[in-house]
Amino acid sequence: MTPELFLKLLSDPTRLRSLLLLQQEGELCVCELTYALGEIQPKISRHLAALRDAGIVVDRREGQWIYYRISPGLPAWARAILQSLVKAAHDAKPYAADLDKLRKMPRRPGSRICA
Amino acid sequence: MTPELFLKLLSDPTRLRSLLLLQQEGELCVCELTYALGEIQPKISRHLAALRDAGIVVDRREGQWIYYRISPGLPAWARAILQSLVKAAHDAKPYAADLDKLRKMPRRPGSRICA
DNA sequence: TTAATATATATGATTACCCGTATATACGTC
DNA sequence: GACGTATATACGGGTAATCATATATATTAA
Repeated sequence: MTPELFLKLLSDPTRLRSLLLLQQEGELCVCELTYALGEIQPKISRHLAALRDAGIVVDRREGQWIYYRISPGLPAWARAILQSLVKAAHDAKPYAADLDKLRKMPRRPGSRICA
Repeated sequence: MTPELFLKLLSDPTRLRSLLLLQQEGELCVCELTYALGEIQPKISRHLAALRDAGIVVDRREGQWIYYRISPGLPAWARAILQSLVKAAHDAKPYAADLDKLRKMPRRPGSRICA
């Protein structure tokens, strides 16, 4: 994981918003991210695939759902950057609203593992 | 300064390398960055202008040289990210080599203000 | 004022990125 | 097997970012 690749991937709003939710919620499936961000499913899947290919997130299948989480192998400097971004996002749109919307999602799939 | 804009600007290698040098050296003129990165001058100027327009760096004229430094008004979370990146860059190419090359630059213009 | 150096910007071309739609795959249920 | 849900990928098309070259501006020195 190079700084260049990491920042390139963080520079897209959809990927950034997704990562910030994952950083705060631990593990989320595609449909949760789709709902929280208000984007169409192929768009979310495409961006998650890019993050997975780069090793920033890992995925796990559970039944028909696929759960994503921040990769446990992510370097310390990258984790630190995500933490800084969580702070920056705490009272900024659209990040705060994303978290709100996620937590109010009806019929959320069950499993929850918080890092 | 939004996280989105900040990351977008950091996502270009030339801007990232420039910012990491500025973060470590305090203040540099265009010709120093041009030399250290081994890039042509218009390319460096163009990217510095983008960083200045976004408020990430500020510039100052001294004679025929224009010195750039990280903006003193940069939010804490953004400064923290730059610090994390300095750590990541310490033993990674091309960042370590950039710093080396800068410090070995002959006939470097005089003024030095370290933050 | 002419020349030299340092920096900035304009221009056109190329490339890279992101998008929505359509479709494919995988799982669960009947 | 057929159907519904969840997710992934393929395909063009449109937009935005980056580039190198050429040129403009500003400063200093002669």
